[in-house]
Amino acid sequence: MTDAKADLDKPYDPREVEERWYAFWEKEGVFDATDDPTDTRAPYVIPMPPPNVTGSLHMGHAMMTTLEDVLTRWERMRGKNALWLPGIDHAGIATQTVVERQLAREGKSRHDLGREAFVERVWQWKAESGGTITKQQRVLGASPDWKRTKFTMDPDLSVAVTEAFVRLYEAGLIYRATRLINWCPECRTALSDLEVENEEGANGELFQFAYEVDGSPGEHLVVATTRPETMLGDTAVAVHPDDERYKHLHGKKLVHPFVDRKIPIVTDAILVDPKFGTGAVKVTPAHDFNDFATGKRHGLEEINILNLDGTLNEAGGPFAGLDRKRARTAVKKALDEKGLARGSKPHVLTLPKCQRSGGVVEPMISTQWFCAMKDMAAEAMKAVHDGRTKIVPEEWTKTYDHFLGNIQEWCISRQLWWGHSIPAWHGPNGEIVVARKKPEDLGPEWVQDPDVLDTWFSSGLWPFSTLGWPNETPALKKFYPASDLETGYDILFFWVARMMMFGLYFMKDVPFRRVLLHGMVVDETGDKMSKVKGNVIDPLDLVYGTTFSDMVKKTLPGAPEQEAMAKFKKAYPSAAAMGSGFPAFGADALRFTLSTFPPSNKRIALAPKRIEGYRHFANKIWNATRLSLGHLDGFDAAKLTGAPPAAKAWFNRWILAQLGRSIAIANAGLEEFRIDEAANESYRFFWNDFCDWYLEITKPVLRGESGQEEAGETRAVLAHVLETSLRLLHPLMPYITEELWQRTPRPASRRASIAFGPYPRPSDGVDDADALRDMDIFKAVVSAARTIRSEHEIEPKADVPLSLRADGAAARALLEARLGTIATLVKSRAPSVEATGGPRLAGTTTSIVPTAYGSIEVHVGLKGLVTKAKELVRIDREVKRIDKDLAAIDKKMSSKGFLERAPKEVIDETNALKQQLEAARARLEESRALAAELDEGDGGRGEEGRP
RNA sequence: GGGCGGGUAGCUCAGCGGUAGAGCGCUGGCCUUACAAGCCGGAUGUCGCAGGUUCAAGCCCUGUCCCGCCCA
Repeated sequence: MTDAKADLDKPYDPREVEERWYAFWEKEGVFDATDDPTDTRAPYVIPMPPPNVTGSLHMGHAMMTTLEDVLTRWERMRGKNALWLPGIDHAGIATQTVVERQLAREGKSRHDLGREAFVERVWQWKAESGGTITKQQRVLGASPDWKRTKFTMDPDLSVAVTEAFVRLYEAGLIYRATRLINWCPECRTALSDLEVENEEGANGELFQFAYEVDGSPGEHLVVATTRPETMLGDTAVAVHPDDERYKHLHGKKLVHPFVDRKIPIVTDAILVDPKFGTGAVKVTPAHDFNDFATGKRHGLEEINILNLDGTLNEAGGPFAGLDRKRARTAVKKALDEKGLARGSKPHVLTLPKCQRSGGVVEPMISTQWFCAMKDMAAEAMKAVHDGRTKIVPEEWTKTYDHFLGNIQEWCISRQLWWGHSIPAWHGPNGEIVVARKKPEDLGPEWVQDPDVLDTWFSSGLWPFSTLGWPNETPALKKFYPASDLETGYDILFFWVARMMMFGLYFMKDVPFRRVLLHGMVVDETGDKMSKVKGNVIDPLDLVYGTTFSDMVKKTLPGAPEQEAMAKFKKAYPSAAAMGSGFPAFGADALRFTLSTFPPSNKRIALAPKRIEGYRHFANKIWNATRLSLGHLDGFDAAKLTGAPPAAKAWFNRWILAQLGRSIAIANAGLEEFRIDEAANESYRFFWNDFCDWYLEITKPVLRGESGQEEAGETRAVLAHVLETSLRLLHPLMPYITEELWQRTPRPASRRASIAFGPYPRPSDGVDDADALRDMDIFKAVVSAARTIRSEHEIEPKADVPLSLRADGAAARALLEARLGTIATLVKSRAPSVEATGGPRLAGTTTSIVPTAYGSIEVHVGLKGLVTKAKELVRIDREVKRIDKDLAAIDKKMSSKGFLERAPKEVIDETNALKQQLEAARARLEESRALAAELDEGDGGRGEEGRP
């Protein structure tokens, strides 16, 4: 350790430091978990939510990566066999779309290539540009066991998917059925309920038209609809059975104006709200969920009018071939021409949209594969209720229950080419065989089902398929169930619930002990980040820095820069004040920032200014370490054992006590997924306790001003506290702590990287409540004196007379012991400690510090340093403040019942406080008189000015 | 329509039964050889509104108004 300080640049540069350590960690095997059955360490497992193969890192990923890495590093340092299992999701629709778009640029479609070649092409794309996220996660310092990275389309995972499908089929839980499903005409595939997003508040119109009553020309029944084109599939009109207006029509039929069909009038009390519209409802069983149910009740015909691409099919009669939008216009026009249109009015409706393409989803009758969920859902609910899995924060349990309690059958087939094939073969006569592979006795006329499975089907198997299931591997034995599953609350249904169901079904045990849910990262004003809003921030731009000009080109490509800039700055007011761009905040600062929000916040508003603050913190750590290492130059690390060094000096006792307390708080926070509490306490400890007080107090000590013995003790304590602090911060800020720790004296037992730990335990400090209490008193006295200095605008370099007075001998002894330090921090050449009650000389101002030992009076001689007017202003302000507090106390004490019913300690506290305040007030009043003499003998600040 | 959050200092957020906190911003003073990305001070809140429970209420209960999200 030869002059380590000289190696450290004065300002901290995250770019320079952060690029240095990742390869080191990988080389040292820091991230590796072992499935060796003889390893006795307790495992800690988090399956990483696999990001989409098409994705690139966004703030949500950064959040997830940070929180999971903090937990993993912490548990690893605590000595667990930590496995953070990384992976990538094949993301069926998204990936297929990406590659199709690529083909389109070459003027081709996937059909030109054919299925096999297309899938080949997707694999090729994946090899070239898939999974960029994993590289970006490395930048953030993520420490998963990369060697175990899984891709949901890997052959072994495909085996798991097939196995799961076959077992569920054999159990009768997967079946094929013809149902009304959600169809996305743009993606040309079926969707599950969850993949449909209902967009509320869309502006549409309610269009009315008339059907002519069969057999009575000129008589009409008027219906209303927001989707006029669906009338081509109408097979009934329903009215409320009790609606007097239509009673005469019961049992009659209507004439369809465009196709050769008679439509029955049915009565239905469930579908029809007589007060809405005309009270007559057109029924289109093949294209509306409510109508479908109505059709079943009345045995109505289901007529599909749509092709898979959303154009009208031959059932659309004269409108066949038109797309939905054109058909709508055309139908309205045609109705108008026939004199059947009855006008329209604006109407706010909810539009079902495809989560992926954003296209309007059409309910359509279709034959698909379904998975029965009810029983599995009940099991999954039970597992949370009986505590086998704990959801954190607990409030989400209700949402989880509500979803599982109302769960619908899951449509699992998708009409895509990219995904897991369905292990079913269709025979020439409509027979179906489901098997792990095509049975040999099936001839070539048997063809495999062309559909693939919903991506979430494979994701649902993730906690065990990644460990080798269905094989009984050592990894599966060791790492299932996982400890924690950490993710954004937005995929509680999509993913978490499904893993719970599948885990319980296939593994007969919950997939994880805890579900940890974090909120959504939004912009500084609370809006969701989105391309249209131009408020997306790329986490790497925060890490590496960027100009706003460059950044805005990415967020709103194609838009005029000014406009994009305006949007961006509106979304991030604190960035707008930062000039022309972000500096490189570094991964550590970004991680720390994300760690300081309670994960339970539903919305996590990212303020760039806050990240800047934590970059400053990194700089603080850097410089405090520089200073410390300077003090420790030549220090013999062999003196360090890891245990807190014996300490006699009050400041050493205090910092060790405070260290222990802070460590306890940090661990408690990490324990219960309150990473913010761990982060805030570590920050507070390092900056406010260690830097602001300890390092300042020990400067003269380490210069040897109080003897070699105390200097030696202090160096040992400093070394211990520094090394421990770095370990305390490591899970949150892995890079800077590694960089500095490598230069810090440390016990011989430590391993090659700080990442191996151990994580600090409270016993790395010392349980010493007296030391903490006494420090509070010391700080209060110093602050009181400093405040007087500052308020009177005393020259910073000027020396002031200082007298500390206390009643008790204990208080005086405490002050005596610290007098040298007080002298330095307050800048008082020869302070004194005295009993209270002595005469107070002219030109003195006083502050009263209430303490556990009784009040301590802090007298600062001001004669010649300050004016009478200023002192009187100060006294007035103080008195006012005290009077306010006294009034509150009086009110409390005079309120009926307080003395009888409040606990004794509360009453005692209140009494003591009241006495102290009254004493302080009396002192201030005295000072008023003394202040009268302040202006006399101007300039002279000799002995006569001292108290 | 049902459910879940949130409304605390100018801003972003802690606190959830005993005299209102942090960071940033604001402000006064310091380039004190670790750090000006810093140091020492200071100001700032009828804790959304209205009731209630309690000796005592941002904190518990009821109602109410806004904002957000989820489900139907």
